[in-house]
Amino acid sequence: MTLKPHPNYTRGELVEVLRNHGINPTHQRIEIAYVLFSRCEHLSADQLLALVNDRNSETSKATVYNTLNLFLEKKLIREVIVDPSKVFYDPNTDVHHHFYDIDTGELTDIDAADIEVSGLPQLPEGVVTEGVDIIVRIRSEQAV
Amino acid sequence: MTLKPHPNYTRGELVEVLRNHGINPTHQRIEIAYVLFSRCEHLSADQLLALVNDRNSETSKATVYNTLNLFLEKKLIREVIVDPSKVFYDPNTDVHHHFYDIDTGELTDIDAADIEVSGLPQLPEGVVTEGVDIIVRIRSEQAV
DNA sequence: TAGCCGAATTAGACACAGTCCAAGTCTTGC
DNA sequence: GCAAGACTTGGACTGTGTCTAATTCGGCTA
Repeated sequence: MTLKPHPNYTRGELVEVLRNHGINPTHQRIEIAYVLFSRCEHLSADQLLALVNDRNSETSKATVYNTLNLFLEKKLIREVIVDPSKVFYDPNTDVHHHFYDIDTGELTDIDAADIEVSGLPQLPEGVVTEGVDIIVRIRSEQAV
Repeated sequence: MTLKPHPNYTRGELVEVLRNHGINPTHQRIEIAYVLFSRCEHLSADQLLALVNDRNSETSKATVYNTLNLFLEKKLIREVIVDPSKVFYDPNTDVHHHFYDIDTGELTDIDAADIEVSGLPQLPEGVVTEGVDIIVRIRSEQAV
């Protein structure tokens, strides 16, 4: 079972998914998973921290970072590196790419289904691809 | 005239290129341009700071950051955002892409000449592309 | 050559994302 | 209930990058 972001996960569903990914489902981890998967957005660690504490119990900064890194390691989420000042976390782990609006900082998914990249050179010997990220940087026309 | 990284720029050549890009060629800016363009590498701000001060006069951190941002703005260099903790600066402003080795942090150019991306969705209304970055994340096979 | 003025540079304080650590608190198995 | 391990926590810490106020530089005029 793969987790897809959508508005209303039950606690039970989240617990099951965490378990399936080899993650011990603690209160804080469930809270964080809930916030991540209940909204179809790309969140930064500090946004997440604010949202989690807004909704419920006190969760510390350290735990948020620990948990995000655990989720990353277990491939429950992806990180998106487009902004030099902070990392965004993406609950959608399907292969896909991003529009990044330079002016607003907004990040939008691009479905990878129709995209084809041709002409990539061969990889060096003994090296393996971890992933291909395509970032289309955009800006509002008048804002030049 | 476009600047291409290669080992031995003369001071005069650098001064000319800075002027052509609307940049007042001061000592520090020439030093920084020299270090950037004399090596075919992607450098971070702190690496650059070390190299500049190694070679010659004292240049402050603030000046290095100011100058890099000025060079960026004047399109003399590009920034490459692949590592969450720091930005790399790329003296090659031709359209091209990157291999990023997750294990070593090494960044390698991919010539864009042969690459074609098809199937990108249409841009939203009133929005304009600033650039398309493709990052192929790689790692050494045994290191998994 | 002296003197002026705007531009560039500087040191150091600061902001902020993210990590580390040692102490405390839950869980779980027995 | 208890012990052991796993998880969480606050707060100190690190490193990148920015800001600011003061100084210095460089080019211009006379």
